[in-house]
Order: sequence, then structure tokens, then C-alpha cells
Amino acid sequence: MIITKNYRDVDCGSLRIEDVGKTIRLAGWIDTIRKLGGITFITLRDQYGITQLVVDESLVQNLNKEDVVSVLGKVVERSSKNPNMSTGDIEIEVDKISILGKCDNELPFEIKSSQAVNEDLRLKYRYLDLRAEYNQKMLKLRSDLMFYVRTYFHKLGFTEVQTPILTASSPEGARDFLVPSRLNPGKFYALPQAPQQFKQLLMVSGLDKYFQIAPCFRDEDARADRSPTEFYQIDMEMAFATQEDIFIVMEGLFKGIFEQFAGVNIKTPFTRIKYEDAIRDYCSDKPDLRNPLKVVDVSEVFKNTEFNAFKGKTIKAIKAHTGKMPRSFYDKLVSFITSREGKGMAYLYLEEDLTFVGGISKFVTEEERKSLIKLMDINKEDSIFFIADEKDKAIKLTGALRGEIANSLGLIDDKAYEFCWVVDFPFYEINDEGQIEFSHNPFSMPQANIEQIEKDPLSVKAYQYDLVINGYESMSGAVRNHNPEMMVELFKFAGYDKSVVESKFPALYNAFSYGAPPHAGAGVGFDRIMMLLTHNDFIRDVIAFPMNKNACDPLTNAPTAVDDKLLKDVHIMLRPEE
RNA sequence: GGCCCGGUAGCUCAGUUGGUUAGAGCGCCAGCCUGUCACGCUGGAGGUCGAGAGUUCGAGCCUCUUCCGGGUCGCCA
Repeated sequence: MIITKNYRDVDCGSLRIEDVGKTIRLAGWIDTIRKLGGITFITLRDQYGITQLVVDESLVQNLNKEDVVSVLGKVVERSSKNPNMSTGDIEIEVDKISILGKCDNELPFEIKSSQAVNEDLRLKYRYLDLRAEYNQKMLKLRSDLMFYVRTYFHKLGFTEVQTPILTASSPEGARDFLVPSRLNPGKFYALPQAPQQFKQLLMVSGLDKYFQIAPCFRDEDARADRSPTEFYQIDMEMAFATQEDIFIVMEGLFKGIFEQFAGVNIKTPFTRIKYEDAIRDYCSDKPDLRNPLKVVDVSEVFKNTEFNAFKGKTIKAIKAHTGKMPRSFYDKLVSFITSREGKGMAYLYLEEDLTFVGGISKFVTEEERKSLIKLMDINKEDSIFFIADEKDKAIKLTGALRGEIANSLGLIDDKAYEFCWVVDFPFYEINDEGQIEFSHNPFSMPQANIEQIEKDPLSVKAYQYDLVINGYESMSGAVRNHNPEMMVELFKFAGYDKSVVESKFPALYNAFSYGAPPHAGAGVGFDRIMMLLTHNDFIRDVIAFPMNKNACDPLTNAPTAVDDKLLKDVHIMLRPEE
């Protein structure tokens, strides 16, 4: 490691007992000042650590916490050592203190405990927030992770390519961020949602293996685990590759990352779950496999029910060993469901004598009771939770309920990592208007030929895969369709004619008719990996300068209004809000 | 855009049924203190209770409007 030496000889984390006797200079921020009458202890902090200074009363006038200072002194052995500090065996007897940068203002919050502070204030003073030890570690981890990823792909012979930031708006996917063109009045660039088309063009260009740690931009609303504006993606693509080739490369990457940075053993190959099985067993296409609960469809059991809420509905059930629980336990789950616009949640509890009590027990016939116990393998002191609704909604609500039940029963080991591939996504789906549309993206390769697709489009799967870690979709990819004629046919089933393909994706469509290799690839959410490694549920906590929920940056005040002249340059006139 | 939660000292929060001068911990300032390491002890300063309107003899507390922040659904790979 290099350390600059104009203001200091060593950093604040490296002095040890064997340095005793040296005269030395240190520089850093004043972390704490503890005055004990004639003697004062100061801790000096930099990125690398903390060193204690012993200072005479005469030298500490005018010193504040967070002043940046350079000190000259002698390393001495402490009379009372601190085993919790790496530099705890020694301290510096200070002869001279020079102030390099004064901290005149009272701090808006205490740096050590900034994690507890209102996020908006932390973001406004992000440079102070970042001084905290946990944030210094986060920045270092991000850097080390980036380096690890680059090294991994370089070792495998991948080539990193920078693709454009100002590009064309694409009609699929999320809302684009637009940039007006000064030289082309009335026209706009779009920031890329992902380098998707460019990396496929690189395959046509003859690049065998591409990767990039790419900024991606999507103008959609934020979530705790979703950045509202921009995020980084580990983007990769390989020519002459199949789904299996991608899995081998990416399993190696994830195994390496989690073994190196989380210190856990990762077994490969990862579990694979078909999309339809994930929906059946977990009511989710991104199942958290740390959660042991499974879903059972019990619509058949209740096909003759007299219970109004169940009549004619898709009924999903989850069994969990709860023991006797107070009414409030179930009420909380019911309100969890109703807050998601579910009609409710029914439940039953199985007593020692295997009779149902509570909830909807009086509506359950003897025949239904027996079928349920058999079908769901229910034992005494289990609860069963039911969601009854239209099919899609029942699946959505049950998926969420499965997580909520596990959380409230403490069934999830928050230090564990569970990986699974979700594969065989459907190529098409049917929308609310009864029309066939692409379910994922139209450029993935179907697992069928055109004749088969024509017979039953909705049954066709795509070579489309996600990697799910602890319920987070952490990677998504596909084998791409590199055959332009087939692509035109596939668009036809979704109601688009050839001209749509040609006009919406001109570069890709044209390129594919100049000799395109079969290719496949993936994109990994870099920030999501950071969240998983740090066991953090908030994406803004793993980004150096994040924006808030409303896509504003309290530090720079972005976005800002601009001078009329600048607007004129780019041919823009603002329309007043209603 | 919908729903839920929050906004009281620099920070984190408490504040009862609407009732006297709105409190605590941390931080800050001052004094004491020579082995602390979240130092300790004593004292002090510090408030437009997010904003506006209403109800009331009286509002931090009730009602309405509005602004700001967070979570979530919609949206989003």
C-alpha cells in the first residue's frame, strides 16, 4: 500500500508495540477528545484505523471533534492497554499539533451513530455520514467486489467494452430517462436501461466473450431494495454459448464472491427450479429457499364448499407449525393481506385430537378435514392459512403471505445464503384483454420450433433464466434468438408485423442478417449483491451517493430547475403542471 | 397515482382524558478531574411542537387542508 508522506509518516491503523520509541507524524480526523484534568486523550482517525494520542493541556485549546490535524510525537507503550484496538498497545506522546482543516460547525449528527439518523439528513451531509466506520467498510467492499469481478472475467478471457450512455429510446421495459439533443431539435437520447442491444451487437461483431460493469438507468419508482434512478449491472454475453455454459461461468462467479467476501461455503451446481414449479410450490418466481414453507393448492378439496369466500375461487394453503397462537397473530396476517388489497386470509388450527378450531373451522366438513390432513400432511398444533381469490391474485398474495408467516415465526436464518436457478420461463403469456404477449423479453430463444409454437404458443418455454438468492432476483439472462426470420414469426404471434421489428430494433434486426453467432448472456444486479453480502435490506446503504425515494439528491439538490437559456439551447419549452 | 407510518431541542425520542413554565438521553458550552478509551462529576444554553386554517375559555394532543420523509401496492428484470 502507498501512503503519502508530506503530512504523516504512517497511517492511523498501523503502529504496533515494536514501533515504541520512534518519533513519528500522524494525520487524520479528531475522533474523540477526553479531558482528564492535566492530561487529555485524543483519538485520531483515518480510513485505516484509530490511534490514541496523549496530549498536554496546553496543546488542546481550540481543538474540536472532526478537525483535521497533523501531529508530531513519540510512540510509547501504554500503561493501560486497549485490547479492542489494533493500535491499542501504544499511544503517541504529542509534541506538536498542526491544524490542517478546521471543523468550525457543530455537527448535524454524531458520526459514530449516523446509522440511526433520519436518512434525508444523512444524505444531505453524506460526506460526514461516509466518515463512519461501517460506511468506510462498505466503500472498500464495493471496490474490492468490483475488482474481484473484473479479475474473474479477465481470467476467463472476457473483454470489457464500454457501451454508450447516450443512446436510443427502446420501446420495451421500463420508462426511459431522456436527454434532449441540441444539434437535433425535437429529438432525444435515452439513457440505457441495460446494454442489451449493444452487447448482442458485439457478438455479431465477433467478440467471443464480453463483460462490463455497466451503469443502467430506469425512471421508475424506488423501493427499499431498488434504486430509483441508476444502478450497476455486471453484464456479460458469450458467443457460441448455451444456457449450461452461462450457468457454469456464473456459478463460478457467485461461488467465488460469496466464499471470498461472505466467508461461507457455496455448493455448485445450484438448485434448479422450473418456473411453473416455483409458482406451484412457492407462489413466486423468486422463491426464498431459506423459507421452509410450501404452498399447496387446495381448490379441489373445497370444490363443493358452502363457504362463500371459497366458492369458485383458486384456493392456496400454507401449513406451518405454530403451536397455540393468540388471535392477534392471525389478525396481523389478515391485515397484511388486506393491506395488499386481498379480501382476507382464512385459517385453521389443528388441536391435539386432530380437530380444527378457530378461524373458519365451522365451515369445514368432515370430508374436507380428512382430505386436508392427508393432502397437506398436517399434524397437531399446525396452523393452515388460506388465500382464496382469482388465480393470479391468489398466487401473488400467497407468495407474499409465505414470507410474512415465516418472518413472524422466525423461520428464516438471516445469515444463510440459498441460491437457485429459476428456469423455463414461459415465452408468451395472456394479458387481461386476452391477447398473447411476450412474457419476458422478445429476444430470448424459445424452446420449440415455429410449428410447435403455432399449435400452442402459451405452452412454449423460453431459454430464459433468473438466479435467485434469498428471494432476491440477483441475475437474469437468456439464450438470445439470433435468427431474424424466426424473430419476425415470433412477433407475429404477439400481434406485431415485420415492420415493427424492423423499426423498433433496426440495428439488431439488420445485424442478425449479416451472420450472427448463437449467443447467450446475463446481467447481475451489483448493488443487490452488495446488499446480500452486508445483510442489508436497504439498497441506499450500499451506494456511495444515493438518491432518496423521490429520486432527489439532498446533497446536490438534483434535480434542479435550469436557466431558460439552457432550455432554449435544447429546444425545450416547459408545460405548466395542472 | 392508491394505502400505511412518521415529522416535538443539533441528533434519537417520550409527552396521559385537550389544562400551570413542553421533558429525557446523547451532542454543545462552562467548571472540576493525570490513565481514559461510549471517561466521570457539577452547572448552563438550546423549542415557530413541519406549515396553514378550524373547533374550544384553552390545542404538541381533536378536525380539515397542505408540505416533507420512509415503507408498500401499482410500476419495474
